[in-house]
Amino acid sequence: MKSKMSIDTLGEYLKDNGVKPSYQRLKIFEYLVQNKNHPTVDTIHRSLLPHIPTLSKTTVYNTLSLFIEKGITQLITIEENEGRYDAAVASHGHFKCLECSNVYDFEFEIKDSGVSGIEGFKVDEKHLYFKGVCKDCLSRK
Amino acid sequence: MKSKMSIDTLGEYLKDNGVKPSYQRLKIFEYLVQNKNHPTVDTIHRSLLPHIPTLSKTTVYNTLSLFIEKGITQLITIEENEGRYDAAVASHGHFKCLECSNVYDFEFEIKDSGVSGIEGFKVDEKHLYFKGVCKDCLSRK
DNA sequence: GTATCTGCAAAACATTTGCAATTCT
DNA sequence: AGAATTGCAAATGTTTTGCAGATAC
Repeated sequence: MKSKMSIDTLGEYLKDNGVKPSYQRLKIFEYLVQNKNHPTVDTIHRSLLPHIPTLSKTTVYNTLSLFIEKGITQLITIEENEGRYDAAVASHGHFKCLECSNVYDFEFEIKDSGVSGIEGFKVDEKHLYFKGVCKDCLSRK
Repeated sequence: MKSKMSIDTLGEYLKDNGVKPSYQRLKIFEYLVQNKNHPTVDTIHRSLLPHIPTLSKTTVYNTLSLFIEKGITQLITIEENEGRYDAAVASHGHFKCLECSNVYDFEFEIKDSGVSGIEGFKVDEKHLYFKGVCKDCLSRK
């Protein structure tokens, strides 16, 4: 999912995935696609409220659940007590900087030979999150 | 941390890590060591209540925070809204079976060459959780 | 006009905090 | 007694649920 995408194209994308593109849904999905900073429900709601003054958090919750159900959004869990959402596609890892709190994406590859203890298990999802200090915060010292 | 360990030994272990071994703390730590099923606060509380009828959830929360602060327990986050605790030591991954909900530990090794996008970052913690179907549930079909 | 979608208000949970009672030495 | 620990009750914060009103086709 590219960041630059017209509302019309987003609407088509939603339809293709079985989501009727209401105004709220379009705006929420547009936000997810344009803001790859893994927002929380609250962040999304606060950001959209100026544009959609009647938007309720319930609708944000409903909409995100729907997106997840349709497979176009992913819920990532780094800390407890803060769900974060991601207009998901390919599997990728998340790096949280302990200084600036930013969450960065990264690509990973894990070979079967690098894992032991769950031989014979069927693995459907691989989630990785790392924590540490990002390059920017390191260079600021 | 071995599963078979006398209360006395556990007490020594707590002391060695700067935790005064009160009865509640001993029992909570003993539970963690003996039940490697990554319990939630509620699970721990429910399990110990028959033995310690006055035990409050606040104490379970306080105690686990203390354990984490002292580095003898680890908080793992697989789903949002359910903290799970682990008498932690070496870094290991967690596999959650989507059928039986059990959480299994596994060992992993990730080579730097298998990761791209966070070059130059300082990585302090690597968390992995996989989801899928465990061997037992697979063979039951 | 009937289905669906939205959003308010209340409920349900998990976690934290303030403080008083209890325990330990 | 003095310090640390425990636990009740209330506060906080997030997510879910029930339902009535609004919107869309």
